[in-house]
Amino acid sequence: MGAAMDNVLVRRIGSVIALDGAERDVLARLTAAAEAVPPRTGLSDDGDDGTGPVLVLLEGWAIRCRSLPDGRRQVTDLVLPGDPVGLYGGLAGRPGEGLETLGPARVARLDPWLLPALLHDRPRLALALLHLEAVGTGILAERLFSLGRRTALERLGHLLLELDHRLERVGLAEGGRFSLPATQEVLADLLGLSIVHVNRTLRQLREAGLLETAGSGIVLPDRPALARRAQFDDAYLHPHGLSPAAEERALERLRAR
Amino acid sequence: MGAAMDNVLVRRIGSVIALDGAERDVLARLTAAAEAVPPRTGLSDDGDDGTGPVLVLLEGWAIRCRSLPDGRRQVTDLVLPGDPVGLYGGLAGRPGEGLETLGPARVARLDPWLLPALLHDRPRLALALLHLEAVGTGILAERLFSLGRRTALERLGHLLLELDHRLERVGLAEGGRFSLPATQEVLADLLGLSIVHVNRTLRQLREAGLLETAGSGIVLPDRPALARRAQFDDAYLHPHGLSPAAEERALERLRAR
DNA sequence: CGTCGTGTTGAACCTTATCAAAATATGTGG
DNA sequence: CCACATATTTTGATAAGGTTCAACACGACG
Repeated sequence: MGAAMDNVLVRRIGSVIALDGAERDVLARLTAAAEAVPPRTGLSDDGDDGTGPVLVLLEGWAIRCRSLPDGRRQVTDLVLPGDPVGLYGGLAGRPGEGLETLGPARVARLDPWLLPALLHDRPRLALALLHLEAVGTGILAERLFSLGRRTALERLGHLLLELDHRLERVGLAEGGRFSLPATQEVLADLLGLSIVHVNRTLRQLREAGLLETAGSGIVLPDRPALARRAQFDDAYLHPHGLSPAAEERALERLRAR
Repeated sequence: MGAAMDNVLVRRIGSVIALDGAERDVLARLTAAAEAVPPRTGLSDDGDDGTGPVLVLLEGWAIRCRSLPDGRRQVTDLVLPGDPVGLYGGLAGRPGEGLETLGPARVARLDPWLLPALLHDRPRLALALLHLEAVGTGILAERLFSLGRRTALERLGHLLLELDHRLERVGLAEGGRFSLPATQEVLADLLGLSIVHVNRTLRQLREAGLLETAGSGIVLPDRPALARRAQFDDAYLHPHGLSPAAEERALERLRAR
């Protein structure tokens, strides 16, 4: 059980629903066969039989990105430890979208058809995975908002607060302190800004006393103030959908069949 | 069967997998109880028991959007006829995200727990629905790319071509002609531009001979040229994931349990 | 010790936003 | 069916936020 508690996937899913011992074991076993991945390595184009991989990131960070022939690049998603990637990879491996590690990482490869099987054997876990996927879509939509309607400073502040929340959930951030292993170029491609402007905006945040940096170390000394400045509302990270009552109802329906 | 053929949901899902008669019937029955919705009506905040609605748009257009207290608004998604909305609504009703009809619409309300039940009874339909959801996420990611890295003209051209493709799939566009029942304000909020600039950019497209407009009528006289100008590649709309072979394998696994 | 990736800063430029106002639909009540 | 009010489209002038180009600093690494 100690081992299961240390598993990031267990922590991630455990932040959504309460897990019992058997469920922790299933998750721990799923991610037992982890494999080390070197920095800046692509992970997407190596599906065994064209179905594409389904992965869980256990350590390190990764990005999802698309590029244009003329060099323009957009990072569409940051993948953090404990995040499952491409849950429906086998159903729609998004073409042109690459998955790439930022630093050294550890990854577990899952059966692409895990979800249907899990819905049968462990419906609570399957529902939790669908929940995670829905939260991911919400994060994507919120980033769309940032790129469409927020200023550079708001975008950056919003991102930092989002990361703080997401990392805290898996025990990788505490009191507004965490490590951000991404270059300013990655941040620029994530936020739709130029590298230069990311740099200036970071300085602005520092001068406003809302950010401290030391290498890859990040400190947010006054999160409420930053949230006000960046129009950040964490509601989109904690959807209310999976209430115990609703969950129980869903499971009833499944069993009734 | 004639009735089933006329059903937009049947056409939409039929563009993903080949449907047999029984499956068409199931889909037709699911969307039989349609309800008329007036223009500019919100559809999101009326979940029966907090689980939120799961809808299929049968006629008319709708938008998904989020707003900030200061009035800034971002349209995160355009919902077209045949598109299911909030497939996991019961799992994660994205808070702060409203669904609103543009013109008069017809909508079918579904059981929020349709998906698990369908996975058991009609796994092929369930897989197709998951596929649709994945395509939707791909569209979201592509729009993120637009807002982050494309110019106003590219964004608009890209959107028009995307709509042409999506509408053609359900028989609502032909030869680059379709109806776009959205004001320039909606387009602006969708593309992260100001109304004024949307207007100017539309003029630019018209002057370049890439667009003709007449009221809500849209004509794209030279789609290849527009695609070149807007860096449009339709691959993201036709993911390769659901090959007949992969589908068969998935179904085998489901049955084996 | 030189090279490469990353971070940092300045100055000129440009795309797009904002403000303002007119022209054209669209709708509504009498 | 008209007259009015309202929403939408269109155009001009000005300003801001962000990009681009250029140069330099710094540390890691062979």
